[in-house]
Amino acid sequence: MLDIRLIREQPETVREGLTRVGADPSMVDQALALDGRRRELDTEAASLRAERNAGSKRIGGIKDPAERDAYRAEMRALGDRIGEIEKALTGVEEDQRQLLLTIPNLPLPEVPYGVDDRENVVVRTVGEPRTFDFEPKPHWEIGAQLDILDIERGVKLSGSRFYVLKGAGAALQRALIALMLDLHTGQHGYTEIYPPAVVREECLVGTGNLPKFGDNLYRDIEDDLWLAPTAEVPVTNLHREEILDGAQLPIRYVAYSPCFRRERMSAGRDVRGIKRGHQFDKVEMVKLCTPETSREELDSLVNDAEDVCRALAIPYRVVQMCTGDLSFVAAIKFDLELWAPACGPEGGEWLEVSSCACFTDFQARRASIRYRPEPGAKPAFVHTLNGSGLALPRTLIAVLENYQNEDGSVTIPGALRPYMGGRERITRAEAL
RNA sequence: GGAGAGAUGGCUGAGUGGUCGAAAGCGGCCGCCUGCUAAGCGGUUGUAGGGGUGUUAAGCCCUUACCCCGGGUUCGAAUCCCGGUCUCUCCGCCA
Repeated sequence: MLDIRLIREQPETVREGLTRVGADPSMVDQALALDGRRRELDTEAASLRAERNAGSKRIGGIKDPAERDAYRAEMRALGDRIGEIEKALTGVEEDQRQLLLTIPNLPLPEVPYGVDDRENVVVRTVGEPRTFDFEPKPHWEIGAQLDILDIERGVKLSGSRFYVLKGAGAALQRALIALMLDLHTGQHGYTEIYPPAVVREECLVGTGNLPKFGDNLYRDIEDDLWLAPTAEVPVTNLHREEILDGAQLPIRYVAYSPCFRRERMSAGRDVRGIKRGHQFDKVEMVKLCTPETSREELDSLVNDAEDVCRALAIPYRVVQMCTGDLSFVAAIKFDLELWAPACGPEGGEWLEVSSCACFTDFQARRASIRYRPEPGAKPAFVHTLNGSGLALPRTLIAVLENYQNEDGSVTIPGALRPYMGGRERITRAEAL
């Protein structure tokens, strides 16, 4: 949510920002109209209430019964009038809130301009894609032959976009999760969190998934709860409606969690393999920090995520989103993409395994997450950031496809071996 | 699922139609004192909106709202009434 004062005082800046991300700048004018009306009603209601408060205090002092009754009637009429104005005010306030909840965040000035994902900028590419002296197979073939990935039975259980990991496949995913958590907690200073996978509506409003993107979420109508599409939601909301001590910032959390997405908007996309499922696991990093440090915290966040790619020794690249490809909430965003040699339409493909973004105070304002810069100082909104570290299915794809051997076996990356009982390979025999 | 209790400021915890944004204590902050020092004294200390002054600053002034949420009664509600939500305790069930 943008600060209404920013819209009021620098409308042109906001219009420019909205235009840069491809949003409708006239939302600024709608917001200003509502804001003007809101303040008008607020001022009027406040002054009438002041009048009534003063009047009510005097009532006890009036001796003459007739005079007192008349005065009472007067106050009652005043009260009715206040009631009407308050009703109008409540309506305008709600309209304004709803509008503000649908206005996207503004991009940082450094974000390159672009209309859509074709104008994203590759910042750096690390590692050389392996050259194969045989035809590399896509992961769904590798997984089926090793009997570690069962897509058909996943569909039987739960429908399309579900799958089952079996034997060494399940163990490999578990090893990846453990590696990531150990790396981020042990070397990068994150505190591990195990959050609920099911959250209240306010949490999703806080992170910006609602009200605009509810169609990508699973919902339990009976208890009015939602399945979290990412650990970002519960973890960012840990400090919702709190005022943190400035001295405890930055806060860095890392959480492993299942994620649930309807993917209705992606019908027909990425249908083969396990690249895009309704349920997947992810290790997610979340940071809360002061506005002064958020930019450098983003760089270190990206680096922390890259560390996983480096540990796995798989080629990857860092891509900066242009203004047109920022999410609704992000002010600046970098994606990490792992190389997968065989699962794309024409062979090799870069797989998005992490989105690292700074949301400035956009989420913090929605979720009311504040901090006190100094003892006794006024509370201010924190900046929030998050990034995957990493998303499991696609990382699994990259491991299987990059480390496959001609005989159909898969070599286990060195960093994962301690988590798999020292094993070096997954073969058909071992999987069974 | 059954029964009961409760929801007040950063925390603990009073309050009961107006003089209550709310006692007291703790914690925080500022200052003072001090050869009894893991102490003492004094002051101060919630959040948000609007208006005014000010350089669209800091600061200051005025005002309104907020004692879980939403309605109602009343000239006036933290306080009374109704509805809801949440939390806790006990019983049952259960990984």
